[in-house]
Amino acid sequence: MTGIMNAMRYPAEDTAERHEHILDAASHMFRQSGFDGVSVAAVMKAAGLTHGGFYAHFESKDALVAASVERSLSETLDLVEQAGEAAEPLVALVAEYLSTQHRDDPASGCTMAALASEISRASGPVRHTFSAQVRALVERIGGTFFPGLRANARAEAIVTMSTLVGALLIARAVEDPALSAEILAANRAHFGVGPEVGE
Amino acid sequence: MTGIMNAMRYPAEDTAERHEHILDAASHMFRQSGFDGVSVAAVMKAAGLTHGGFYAHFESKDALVAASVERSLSETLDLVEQAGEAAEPLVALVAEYLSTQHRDDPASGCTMAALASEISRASGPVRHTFSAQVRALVERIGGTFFPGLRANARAEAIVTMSTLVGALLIARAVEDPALSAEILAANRAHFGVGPEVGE
DNA sequence: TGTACATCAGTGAACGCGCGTTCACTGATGTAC
DNA sequence: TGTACATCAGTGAACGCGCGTTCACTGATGTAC
Repeated sequence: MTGIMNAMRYPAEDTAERHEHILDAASHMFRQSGFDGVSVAAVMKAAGLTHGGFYAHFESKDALVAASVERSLSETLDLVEQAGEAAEPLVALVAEYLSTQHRDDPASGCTMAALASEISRASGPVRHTFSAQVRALVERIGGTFFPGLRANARAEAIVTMSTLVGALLIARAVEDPALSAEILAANRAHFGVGPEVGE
Repeated sequence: MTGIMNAMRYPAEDTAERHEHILDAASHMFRQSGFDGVSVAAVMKAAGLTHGGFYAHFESKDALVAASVERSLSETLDLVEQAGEAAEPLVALVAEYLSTQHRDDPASGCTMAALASEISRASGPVRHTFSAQVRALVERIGGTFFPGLRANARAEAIVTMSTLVGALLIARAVEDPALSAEILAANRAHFGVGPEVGE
């Protein structure tokens, strides 16, 4: 806490910027390759630094994981809010979430789909951060996409979220391109979203 | 192929049994802790052997992973067929799949929920095995649970599978017990399944 | 039936490797006077 | 304004550790005669 404040007091303020670069690189790399698949050295190299300096920015790799999860989930929250401004919010969300682009680019995609199973085995702080963000997401989806049915808005939001995450996850894990496309298409259709344009 | 046959020709036939023990231990341990979270030595120890002997049974750790995925997914297929014999097949499946017991015991549960994100980063053989089993699962769910609507049976099966997997995955990753229970309950209700007995 | 030999699953020490983390250092930044 | 000093992010070698895999061996099992 104060450690970070002190660390930033004397040198130029682009220390904070470098901190952001590390976090940004980590949040993308973790989604791409998993927490175990990315070393501290690899993150630092991607941020243009050497690995030894890492501990001036984060207490441990686990602290970086927790911070990354928080950051990438708040990106997902932004994405949801953005879709909420469309004419048909749910259609906009599903069309974007269950797109080939999202499937093929986990690094800048949804954290739940990319890392949920690893998060369930992660440390307390990581799971705590995840929980808080999921709660925020449920409230946001409920309020934005199902404002009509007050009582069931939360439940609908949870089911929708579950379906989207499961669909993307299985579509990614499957090797056969036809089967993967079928999984995306079936789930899109379930929400009344047609096939992708240009396919 | 013939390597295994030769390996079994001379010594007692409980070599095959030990092979099964290794595979069985691995399939449970991988679901519990992930592929990276379980060492070859740990699997062999659980099977009552020392780690050096591993390579008399499998070509590599990756080969063990592929064999484990195949085995644990065919267990899931069995579970689906079992639910298919109930009076209300879909209700039976959902009640069992989205139970606290299944959530709290990934080691003997569904492979998709436990390992899908790791499988999407795994080797060709592992993903190939996974694809084949998912295809079988879709056909089985479609035929067993949605026999009425011929045309949409596959699509319904895929959406149902996606929802179940996503729900279990998020319920496991979340730290807050109340939120986790809410996720299970909302998804159960979506399929017309009431709260668990004894809760 | 009995003895000499071949097979090979299982043992446990050893290998090279990449990991998270530590540490003595350097050098640019900011402070004191 | 100029000089001496303190701070601390960043460097890169080094640490201990666990991993997947290899290998010389052992000893029980089955074969040959």
